[in-house]
Amino acid sequence: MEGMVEENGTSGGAGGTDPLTNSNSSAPAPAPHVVAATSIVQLNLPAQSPSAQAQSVIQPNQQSVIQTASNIQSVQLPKGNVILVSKPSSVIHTTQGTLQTLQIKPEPNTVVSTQGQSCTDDSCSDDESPKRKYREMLTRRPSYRKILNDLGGAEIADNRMGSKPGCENEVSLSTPLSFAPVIPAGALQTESGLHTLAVSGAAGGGTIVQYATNQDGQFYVPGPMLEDQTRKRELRLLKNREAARECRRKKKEYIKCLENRVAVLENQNKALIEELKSLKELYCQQKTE
DNA sequence: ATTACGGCACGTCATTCCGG
DNA sequence: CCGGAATGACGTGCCGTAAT
Repeated sequence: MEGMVEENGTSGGAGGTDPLTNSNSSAPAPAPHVVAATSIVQLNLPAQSPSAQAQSVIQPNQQSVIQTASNIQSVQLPKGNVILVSKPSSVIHTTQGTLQTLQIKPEPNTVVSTQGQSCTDDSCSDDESPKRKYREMLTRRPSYRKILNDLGGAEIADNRMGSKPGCENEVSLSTPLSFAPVIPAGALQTESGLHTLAVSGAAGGGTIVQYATNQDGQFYVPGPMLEDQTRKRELRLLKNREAARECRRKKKEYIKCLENRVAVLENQNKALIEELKSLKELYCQQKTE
């Protein structure tokens, strides 16, 4: 088990203003007062726990996930610790005890604040990257689905870009009808004189494109095939377009939930601090008596 | 009025995930 | 293993706002 997570349903009234809107003037700032099911994410950390890397996502209606990097041991926090994560400038802090070194990556502007320790993305991630490396890092942030389904999180640190087997013969075409002036390496010639070319990518896996060459060696696509391929491509694009829309909608919803939860937890934190203060005062009073 | 800038939504591509 | 769905990244256009 890597990164055990426990959720407490502790909604308790909520209310207050969305703290995120303070730092981001363009935030929509919807009334954040209704937060149906809020939770505190608790990590249970063994006393001798070493430093830990964690990716944390708080799911609105589902079990929240803290994912650890593959080569890092699972972490558990003492009961009572609260993990808060907000979107634009994520925060992790504890209400008691000391949260040991915790790294959040690769989200920008992430801050980890424990009592007495803090760490920004500058200090926590080694950004020695040209653009390419940066992109590779960003590219494989775990998807929402992955976050939900994969509590292990072992692949997070994997660098899988460019290691896909069998890519050498694949040719990317911006449209199925534009061909390279030479027969690509992956093209096979069939008995009928048609070349079959596996085209990678294009929103949803490979496509088989068939074409022929005339006596001059020029490429052409036989009429019915061309229509069929065009139709298939258009259908694929249409579906992907709709999928992208839906995906963005889900993402926005998800982010809103995170923001709401942050607001609630910050209020809760404030209340706890107040409570602590008054208890201290009470203690001091009794001590002087 | 014009320009610069930031935010947002969109379409597309590349890649990964997942069910059959 | 394969095909389709999901999603991250990128480029683009539009719109509102502030500065000139």
